[in-house]
Amino acid sequence: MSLYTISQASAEVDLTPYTLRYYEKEGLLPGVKKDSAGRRNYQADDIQRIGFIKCLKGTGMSLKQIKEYGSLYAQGKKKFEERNAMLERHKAKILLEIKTQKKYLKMVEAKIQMKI
Amino acid sequence: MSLYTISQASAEVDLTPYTLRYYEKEGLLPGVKKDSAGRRNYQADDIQRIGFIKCLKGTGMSLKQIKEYGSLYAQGKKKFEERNAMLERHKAKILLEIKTQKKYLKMVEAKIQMKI
DNA sequence: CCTTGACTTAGAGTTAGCTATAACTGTTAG
DNA sequence: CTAACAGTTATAGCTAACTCTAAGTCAAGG
Repeated sequence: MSLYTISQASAEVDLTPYTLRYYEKEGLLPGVKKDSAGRRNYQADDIQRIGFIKCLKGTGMSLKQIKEYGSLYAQGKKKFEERNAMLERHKAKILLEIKTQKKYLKMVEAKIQMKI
Repeated sequence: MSLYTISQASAEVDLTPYTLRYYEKEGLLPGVKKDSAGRRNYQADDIQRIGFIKCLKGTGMSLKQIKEYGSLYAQGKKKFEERNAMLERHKAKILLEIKTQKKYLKMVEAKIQMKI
């Protein structure tokens, strides 16, 4: 399927229709097509974009920054460097976060081991 | 040093005095001693507890759940099973989170590799 | 034709977790 | 003695990210 209503897209990406409209209103997801009655028609490409938004958000990027990233993306290759630098910084942040999570995991395991 | 004023404790655990008072008010940190003038005197043990609160919070546990955990902890060994089960569930959650972060890391790396 | 149901919009309400303000009190340096 | 300072309380305000409501539109089935 290459066209999705909002409820189909919602099921596909596991976000509520409220959230999808909210993301669009906030400018995270520009250019979603609408049918003659004004209803959203999500395309495969939109589903991909939402997938990446979820990735960025799930790794702690704020909606504001995600919007900025999207804006750089929309400006094509003239903003390539800037956009990639942003992703590189974000990658470093994810690596640090994984490290922190591992440290915390050890702390929890130690607490479990205590048996007191 | 085994006694800390709120600002010293704040510096030690990297949380603002506002946050420390807030945690106490919310019942996450019961039993902090006060001097004759009513000022908080954090002890080494309190600093440890705050450290573990940060661990739980940093791995996505809500303040409400952290409070519950603390309450089980305060009830001693009669609640040991329940408390440990809670930590085991949380450990599973952290493991899953690390897995997810690694998946997202790969997605970001792939996007960087694209060079488009 | 009429109802049903999924959609639309604008805007209000909610929750978590702080963060700041106001008014006050006790300690300490000059 | 007093001014500055670090603390106190109660309560208000803030931000992010939704989440819901109200009022309305449109297409399809009976």
